[in-house]
Amino acid sequence: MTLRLYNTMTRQVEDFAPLTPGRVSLYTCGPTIWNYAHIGNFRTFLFEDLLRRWLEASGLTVFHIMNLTDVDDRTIQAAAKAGVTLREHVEPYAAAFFADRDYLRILPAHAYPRATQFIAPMITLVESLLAKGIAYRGDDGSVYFAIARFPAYGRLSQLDQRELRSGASGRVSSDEYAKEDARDFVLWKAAQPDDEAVKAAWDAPFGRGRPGWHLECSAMALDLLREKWGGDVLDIHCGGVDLIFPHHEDEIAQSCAHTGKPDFARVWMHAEFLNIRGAKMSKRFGNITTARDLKEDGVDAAALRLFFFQTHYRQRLDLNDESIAQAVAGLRRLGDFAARLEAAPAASSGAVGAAATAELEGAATLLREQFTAALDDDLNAPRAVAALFDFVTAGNRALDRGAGASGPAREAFRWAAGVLDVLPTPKAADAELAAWVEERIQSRRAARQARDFAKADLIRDELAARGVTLEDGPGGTKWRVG
RNA sequence: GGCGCCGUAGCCAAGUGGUAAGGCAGAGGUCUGCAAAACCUCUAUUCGCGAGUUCGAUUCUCGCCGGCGCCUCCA
Repeated sequence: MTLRLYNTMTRQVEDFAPLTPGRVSLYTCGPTIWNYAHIGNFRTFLFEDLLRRWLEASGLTVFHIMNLTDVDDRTIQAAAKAGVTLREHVEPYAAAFFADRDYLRILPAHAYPRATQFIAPMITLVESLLAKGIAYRGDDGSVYFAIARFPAYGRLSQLDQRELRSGASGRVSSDEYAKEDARDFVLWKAAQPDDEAVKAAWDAPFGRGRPGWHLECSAMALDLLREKWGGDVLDIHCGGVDLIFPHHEDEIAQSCAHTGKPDFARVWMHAEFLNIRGAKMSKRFGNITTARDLKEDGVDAAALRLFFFQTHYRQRLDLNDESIAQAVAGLRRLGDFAARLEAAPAASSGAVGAAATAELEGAATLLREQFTAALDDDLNAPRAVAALFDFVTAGNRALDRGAGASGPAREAFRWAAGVLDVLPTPKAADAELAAWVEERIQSRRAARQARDFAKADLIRDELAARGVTLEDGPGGTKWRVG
């Protein structure tokens, strides 16, 4: 079985083979740091995190780039409104993004290029397109990409099969007189007073201005890829489904017109949207939930990862209190088992124990097979999670029968749980609480030994009132919060 | 108007032309002083509705009903 991925370009699941055997260039469109990224943004980033991890788990060397858009209409407007420079406005949100990323256990990309740090390559790209006659300067001083001069335009979003209704989304209101064709998109925007005010304007041979949104991804991806591996075609390019058109379509147009290659990326992957309480999450609707909101609510990031991975990335899903609660409950089962497996003796005793150990190792083999098959199949994380839970059930059964938690069993579970990274976050120790609980447990043990169960139960109720649950086992009494 | 997606048990959610994974919740049982956790058993003769293709459809086709996405700077 080899890795197969759904390619938006062909609308099919295809065998994945990197351009150069053994290594993969992965470009993922990152956040616009004009504000806090919301949990919907992070659904996409989490999908990309899993993709990255699975490529690496498959033995590939991944070069992962994620851009930060630090100059666009929104960042400029927000900075102007606040009366600060673009840089000043954006910096805290960049830091917040990295903090949220770490909370969600998303592996850091190898490069986080920012648009404003790649002005020179962007200017070079625009000049190249002007020289080829594919871009032109409009009456307003901006530079536009002439779609009519790039026949392949629309391949990704299958524009040839669509009848575009300009402005149908209700999000466009600008007059288009400066363009030759209403569908042309801007490469370089002539500087406006607000741009100057927030220091978001740069000199260029074709006029002072600032980059259009799509330009940065082409310039940064091509620049970094050339520097790193001398290439100009990405293996995989990802983003949210909303980026298919126009963002990725325009990236392809710019990049391919410039490089002359038929592809900008060989595989295009897009994550579906996350709804929040039944509605699309958007700052326009004021129903934003950020990662930090969930963190403040005490939601374990592992529960969120589990929640997202229990639905396929190309499937829409809804985040609400119920869905989080279900994920939290599932996470507890995984966490309990993980602790049990780690604590169990490595060796078993007797014939029954040996049989149980063999059973556990058989389950471990099955876990590896099913987990691999699931993720190889277009990153079918729900099936991978199911394989993990199947192992939990089989593992608990085997341990009940005295199995030894042998190396292969532990390693298989650590490996699978590690790829998804869905084991509970260790809770920060509350020494004061722990001391009190331990004292109560000692009192209860004394009461139980005296067979004074009324008193023992009273103590348990007392602990329960503070959220502490007890578990009496052969090795003594264990406790947990929640 | 154009392009496209979805509708599977109380909830979430995989899936396949051959008779329904997994999670949460629930019921009974084992274990336990009682619990908790764990384990066992049970919980959709059925996959929005209707018709068609087929030996056979949840899975393919058509229609309908119901939700929804995109259509120029939203992940």
